[in-house]
Amino acid sequence: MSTVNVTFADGTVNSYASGVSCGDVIVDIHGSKHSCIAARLNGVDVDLSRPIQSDASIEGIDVSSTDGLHILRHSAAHLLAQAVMALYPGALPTIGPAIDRGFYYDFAMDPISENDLKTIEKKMIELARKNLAVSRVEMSEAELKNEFSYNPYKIEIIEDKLEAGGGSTMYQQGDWGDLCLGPHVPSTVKLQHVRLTSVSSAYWRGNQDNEQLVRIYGIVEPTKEALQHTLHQMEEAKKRDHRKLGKDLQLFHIDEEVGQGLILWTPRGSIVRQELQEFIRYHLTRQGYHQVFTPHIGKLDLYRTSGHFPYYQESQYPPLVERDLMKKLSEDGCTCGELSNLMQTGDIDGYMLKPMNCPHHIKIYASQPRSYRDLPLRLAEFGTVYRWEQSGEISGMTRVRGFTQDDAHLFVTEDQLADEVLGCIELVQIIFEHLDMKDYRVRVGLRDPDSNKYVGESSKWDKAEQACRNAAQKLGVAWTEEPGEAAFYGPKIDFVVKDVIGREWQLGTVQVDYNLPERFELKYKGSDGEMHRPVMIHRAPFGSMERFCGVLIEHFAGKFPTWLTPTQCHIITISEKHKAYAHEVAEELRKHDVRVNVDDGDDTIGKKIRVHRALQPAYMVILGDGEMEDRSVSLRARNGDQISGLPLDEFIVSLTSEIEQKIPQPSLVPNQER
RNA sequence: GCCACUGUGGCUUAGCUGGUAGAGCAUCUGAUUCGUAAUCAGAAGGUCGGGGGUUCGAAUCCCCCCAGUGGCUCCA
Repeated sequence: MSTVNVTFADGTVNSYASGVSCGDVIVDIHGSKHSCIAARLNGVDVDLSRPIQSDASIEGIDVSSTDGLHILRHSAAHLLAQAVMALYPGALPTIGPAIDRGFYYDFAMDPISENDLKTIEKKMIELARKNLAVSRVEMSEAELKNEFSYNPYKIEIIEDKLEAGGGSTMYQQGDWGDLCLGPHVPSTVKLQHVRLTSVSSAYWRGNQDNEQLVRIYGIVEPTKEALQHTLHQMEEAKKRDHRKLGKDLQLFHIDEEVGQGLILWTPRGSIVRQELQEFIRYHLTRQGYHQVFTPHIGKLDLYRTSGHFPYYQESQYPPLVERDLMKKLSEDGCTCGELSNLMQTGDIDGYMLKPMNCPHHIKIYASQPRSYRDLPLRLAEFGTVYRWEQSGEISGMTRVRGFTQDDAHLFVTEDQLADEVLGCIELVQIIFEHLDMKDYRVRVGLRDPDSNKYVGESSKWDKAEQACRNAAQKLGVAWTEEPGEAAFYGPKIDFVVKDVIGREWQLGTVQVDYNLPERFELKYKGSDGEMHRPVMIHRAPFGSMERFCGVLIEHFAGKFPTWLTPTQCHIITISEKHKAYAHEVAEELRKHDVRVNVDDGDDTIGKKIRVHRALQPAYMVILGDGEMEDRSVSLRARNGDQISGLPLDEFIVSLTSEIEQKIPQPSLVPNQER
């Protein structure tokens, strides 16, 4: 009998009979109670049942490792398909991958509702408990086609993915087999801790023109405890949702009658926004930006020149047409379609809500002759723009139809480009640091080498792309190059922040643009006496105030740092006797620009604390006999910790300094945790 | 825009298979003046998202709109 030498991760080499399974070898390494669900054989992930025929290296893939969870989730998707097939005989499974938080599977079937998930989940658990072995079957293309002849989707995948003549594998568990490369768990029993979370729809192969499929989402964990933990985390995440907190903390309101995706900033929310704007304005001034203001609308011709109209027509609010023209058109019986045609051809004019600020800023640049001595010219504005997002896409503050960008446009020479890009990036970093935002990544969007949709000379692109890379490099955080992610007019750097639910939001962006200077024929006189074309940089470190505040609410779970807290101190009296002192303290704090709320009502102290806690002030200031006597205050922090007898003067000094320095969380009461 | 689900006073919510709305918190009015997560009593507040239909009768059934949620598609 021949033998094989197997090398373990720690370098040990052991001999086994040829054909020994990976699973047996892993039992040898880790003992029979190991928690591996697959193996890595010569660097390739395989099933535990895979036999070893020649010398190899091996390591176990633990179920709770990233790769292990991925396999577990993928296997759970198969189990889901098996359950659905058992319950809905007419259903056709299509694809079912593992995703970040779980798995899904798409089926061509009649729509089902969330109520049906319980039934399917029960079936899954029932099948899991049957301890069905999951086996890998190698098949030729002809065999696969025969096996899946009932399912045109699988046939399409076979024809698409398989090399002509090459076979693939099927994974069989009980009476259900699925086209798949694997690897998978050895038995369905590993998949008992599963929960189906939602049902929705998706298009076949992600294409809107294709038929809609029923997509079922689920999560799976190796143990009951892990599943409970994950479910608990999902609950916690929901509590942080900015849409819920926005209501609880009275930060913003969206009104049906005002319109979808249009944010009404309430007084408390406006404070957060205002503070952020002041903060950024301060840094902009220091970096040599000029503040400008521009109107919310502009003529259609402006956007014809910029290229935003009619190219982006679907994602804009319809144009505003002058009254007389509107009347005439309606009298002539002009249809909407005809109207739209007339606008496109430029036969009639009107105004548009601005979808972006650049054309307006460009016109400020072009309003006077520029020389190289004027550059870089940096124009900044908190500019409100309007975009017609699809109704199904609108959500809270993070996806809206009207929003204010912390926008700026830099007009620079080729030579200044690299430095200016870097300057923009540094600003973003200052902001993120002050807000204690660490969970973000940087994406450098480059040209797709195979596409010719880009404008501008390739030598300039090379230079600009290099400038973006260099800038990202200097940041010292994780960054990736993403070919094909560039705008058609230039490369860009995006800041992508992760929210508590794990969704990623693009916030800040820095984009290099060769296109608009060309379209608007911008010029400056160089030191050589010749006219040159400037390069533009678009940048918005927060992205939009709406989205940024939305993400920020979740980031802080509504517990803002003191400088951003809408009402920083809530003063609470113990009884009527302390009313006068309470107002005196409030006055004193207001003199130092502290935002104060006084509750001198006749509720009990316990009740008041309960009520005020909901609004998450940085501090509750409790005032009673003791405090009144020695002109002190007692503080209660958000977590319930408290200190008493702090002299009023001392309190004011510490508090104002905490605000001034923008300390990322309240710090006046010891041992606080956020 | 597409699919599924949801929509009851400011907020949270009860209301089974149709008989014409109940509660808690908040609000207001009294009483209470109280040391760190709900003091007591009373009052006011809803044409049940909007419109149409079926029915003797609709918050409950049907249709159309509007809005929200989860996804898909999209995101200059």
